[in-house]
Amino acid sequence: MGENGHFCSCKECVVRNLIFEHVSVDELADYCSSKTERTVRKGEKIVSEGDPISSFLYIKSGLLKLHRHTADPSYDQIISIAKPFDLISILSVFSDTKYNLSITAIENSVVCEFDLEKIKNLVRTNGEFALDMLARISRTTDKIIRKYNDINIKNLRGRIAYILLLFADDIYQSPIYELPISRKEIAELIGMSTENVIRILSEFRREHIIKINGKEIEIVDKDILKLICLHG
Amino acid sequence: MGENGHFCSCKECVVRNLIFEHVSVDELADYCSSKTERTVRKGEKIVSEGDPISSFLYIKSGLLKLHRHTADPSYDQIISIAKPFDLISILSVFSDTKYNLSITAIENSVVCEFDLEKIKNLVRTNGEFALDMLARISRTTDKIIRKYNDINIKNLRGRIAYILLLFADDIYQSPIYELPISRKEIAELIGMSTENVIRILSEFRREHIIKINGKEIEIVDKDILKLICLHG
DNA sequence: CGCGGCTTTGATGTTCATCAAGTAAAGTGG
DNA sequence: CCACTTTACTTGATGAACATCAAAGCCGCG
Repeated sequence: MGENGHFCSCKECVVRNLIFEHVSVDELADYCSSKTERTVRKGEKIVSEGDPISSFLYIKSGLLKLHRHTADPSYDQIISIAKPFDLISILSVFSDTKYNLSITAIENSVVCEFDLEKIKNLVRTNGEFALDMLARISRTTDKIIRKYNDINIKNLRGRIAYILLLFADDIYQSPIYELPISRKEIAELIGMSTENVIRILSEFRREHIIKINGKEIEIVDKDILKLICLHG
Repeated sequence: MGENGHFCSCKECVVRNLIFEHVSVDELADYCSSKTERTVRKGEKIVSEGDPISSFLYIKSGLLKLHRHTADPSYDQIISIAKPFDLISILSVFSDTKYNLSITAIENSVVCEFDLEKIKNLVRTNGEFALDMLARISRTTDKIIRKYNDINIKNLRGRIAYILLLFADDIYQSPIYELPISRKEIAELIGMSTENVIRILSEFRREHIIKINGKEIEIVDKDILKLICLHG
């Protein structure tokens, strides 16, 4: 795999600064050698519910969705959207041997894969790393729980405003962006029907709050959107 | 505080088997000495949103609710119910300096309090303990997220069935129990109006699925309740 | 070229929240 | 311990918010 620490791009990889802050260069080299990168295309499923957990994953670039499927009324729920440097398997990896959710790319992405046992070993032997990991899982799940709390008290207009602002502020840091997911998936993310997602997006367009061109969204009046999000 | 390991009831305390599995007796004694117990009465608030986090908490006996308040339309949401030996501060303790939720007793309870720095130190120095903690936080949050996913796809009858079964199976392990929370709080836990909680409980009573006597619930026909829970 | 999935809009109906009003229960102060 | 007040519970009636159904246009893809 090339000379140590060169071909292995860990030293340049931002994740190093995030999770390996307290890991020495020596330790790092060892863990790097167990790392593999995987390029996935939009739509590709990385993890299926029930898959055995054998590695520790994070997303280096792109965008993924974490989702769960129910059979009886066949229905998909999107739990959260993962962006670069999120530790995407963190929800299951320390408590289970099988995934209890699926992970699918919603943009072309690069996913890095570490040997899970090596990560666990790092937790065992490096206390600061362990604390970092605890902080990480805590923030990740708090964000998810907060999403549910936020969404629950909003009406449909408020929910759409919420999601439009989420993409603009949290994910793309831009008022103009290409929606990475379908109207149906927006519905699955914030618990409403696909038709009403479309209807309310059209409402916002007619009210000159946003511009829509297929999947391209431009937020024109952010202040009003924030108001709708808060009060709706 | 009495002789070591005697007055300090850690050795008998079930929590020892849960979180201190990998902690040596020597280590234990040290941590025990930093433990204090607090008795709280039903309705008493243990933690308020915004409180600084200074200790690591678990519930020894009783029942608590974790909840979050929104101001604009003044509204409370119950995130989850904690039962004995749950590490109730685990959601915030490793990622924040302030609580982002409130904790209130819904039954007379005993809460144990550890020095947070000592717990963090244990994470630093004891790898197996760190892994245990990661597993613990992961299971706790997974359960909460799953609750939201379960509830979201159910109609109101399904939600009430869900919550009645939760108390029977998960919390009290008995088909007859005293509801620890009000109708309003049930509404806050599963996202519906208080009136409809009452209405559907009455429906179930009229359909001879349950018996109601004030706060006392008896599940008469569990199979039907399960069906309603699944299909509703 | 035709098929299936995604999007859009309108019409319809159901589910649920809200309002109102009354009863029961539980806390409070004299 | 009793009047008083407040909070919890209950039921019915109403209306609004939302899902569902239906139909048609659009786009990409084999």
